[in-house]
Amino acid sequence: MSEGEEIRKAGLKVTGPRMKILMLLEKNDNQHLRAEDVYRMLLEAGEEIGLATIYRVLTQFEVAGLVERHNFEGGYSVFELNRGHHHDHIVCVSCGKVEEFTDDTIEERQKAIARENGFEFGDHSLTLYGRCRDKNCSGRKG
Amino acid sequence: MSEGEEIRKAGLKVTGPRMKILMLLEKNDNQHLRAEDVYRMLLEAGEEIGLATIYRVLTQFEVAGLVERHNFEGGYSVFELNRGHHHDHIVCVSCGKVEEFTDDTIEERQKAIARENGFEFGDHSLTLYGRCRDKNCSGRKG
DNA sequence: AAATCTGATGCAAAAGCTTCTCATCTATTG
DNA sequence: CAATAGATGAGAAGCTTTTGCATCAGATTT
Repeated sequence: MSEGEEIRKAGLKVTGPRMKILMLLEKNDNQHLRAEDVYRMLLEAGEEIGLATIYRVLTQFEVAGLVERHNFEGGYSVFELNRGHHHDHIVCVSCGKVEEFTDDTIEERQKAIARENGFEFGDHSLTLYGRCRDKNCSGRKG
Repeated sequence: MSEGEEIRKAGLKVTGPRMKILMLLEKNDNQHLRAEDVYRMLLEAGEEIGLATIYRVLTQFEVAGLVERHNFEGGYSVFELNRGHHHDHIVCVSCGKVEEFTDDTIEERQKAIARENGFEFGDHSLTLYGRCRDKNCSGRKG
């Protein structure tokens, strides 16, 4: 399927910048990229694009459900393609490494806790912070 | 017990600004305050203090284990006094309301998940994002 | 296929949060 | 009470993200 359809379905015009961003995210669907990363990677690939456009498009894609935004520690957002299957994250507070996981027991408890606290279960996400044991821990990126 | 001791134990000089900040946090230990909130509240109380000092001191208190910093959605940090008892948070993505909870089942699963992913359990925290049903939801603050 | 219209882009400026610089000041120690 | 090591405040600067605006490009109609 051509990516343009997903963009069109979101009520957005199928433009060059949007296609480039979506394709880049598809090529890196195992990573969590910052707007700045997307910008740099596209520039390095020889594409011409403005950083403001990246921010605008990523937000539009988020609203459209095409991508997910996460605000881990660090004061910036990271984005990943919405691959349909729900998952949570465990983030290393030292080096920023991100691992994904799902846990049925926790999913159940989440529903109960949300209900008990008067929260609507649906648009939810869970992030666990810890410290990884990687020998090269202390850098950054995920 | 005088609060000064806690500050001294942390290897910091017991100064006016530090006392003021710590006492303010103690008076508002049911809230999650931003640096800006602490600043405004102290100014309104007639105290003279600089915003840079608030940021510095809060970070020092965090390192010393006196306060906890949380990076919920929104792109800024909130702080609360470390009251000793561990708890997690559920945050409304619409209005920013924050509720605290603890769940033994989830605590157990956290340990297992951290272990399975090669993360050290210890310095950890868990944040659940949802949407609350408050009738006056859509404002901000927590 | 040209004209038209609506929306998208890029740049630069600006906003919001946080950190840094540095001169001055103050808590602690001898 | 002098000396010293550390703390403070004000403003500048840094970093991420948003916004204003003139230009440009899809989409639609003729």
